[in-house]
Amino acid sequence: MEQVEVFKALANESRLKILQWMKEPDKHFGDCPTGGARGRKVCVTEIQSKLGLSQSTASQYLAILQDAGLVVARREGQWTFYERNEEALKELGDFLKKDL
Amino acid sequence: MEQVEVFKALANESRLKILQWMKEPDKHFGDCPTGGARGRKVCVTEIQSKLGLSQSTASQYLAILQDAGLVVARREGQWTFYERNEEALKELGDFLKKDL
DNA sequence: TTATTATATCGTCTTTTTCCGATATGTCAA
DNA sequence: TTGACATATCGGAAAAAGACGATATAATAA
Repeated sequence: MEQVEVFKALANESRLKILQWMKEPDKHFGDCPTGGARGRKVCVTEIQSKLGLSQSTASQYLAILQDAGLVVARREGQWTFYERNEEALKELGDFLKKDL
Repeated sequence: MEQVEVFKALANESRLKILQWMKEPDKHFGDCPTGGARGRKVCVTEIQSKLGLSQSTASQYLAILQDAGLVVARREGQWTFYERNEEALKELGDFLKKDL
């Protein structure tokens, strides 16, 4: 992924918030819709609800974050859970330090 | 400066290049137009020429980087020299590591 | 099978960004 | 003071991003 695409994904208040919320899902979201332990995964509806934007926009924003490599998606039954890709975030930090 | 504004400034290929060139001006630009030692400063015309975009666009991009706090400007005779604000770049790295 | 819930995608409209040429301002040299 | 550079700003056209509702697809539950 080109670094500029990563920055484009981050150049939006809502998408920054999503990434920050995903850092500590228990702190920002209620019970996991599956009932089980949440881990760090969050589903689209949870994000949509907290964002206060439409379902389609939430879904698109998550797709943008995914295309940038910043999150990964995993289908689990009727839900798609997203979680942060810590590796990509670390790489961004490295790019910042070394190349920028 | 809000972090999202910094990311917006970085969400552009040309502006990323400018910051990267400014890291080592001697490597990317010719002699300093003042004749003296360059340090890390670069003037608008040098950037415009290397970017291959219009003078107005180069000037605007530098203003955007400046508004984001990523570079500082210093007038020197008929030239405006820009250079990186390493402190701001360090702060961005800190934000990335701590808050994102 | 049908209904319900979750998510993705499509088409559209609005807003922002990109990038330009023209022009204004600032500085120096003749 | 006029001319030549260097830079900044203005106004606009084109492209991209933001955001929505409608609809399509997927999975589950009745």
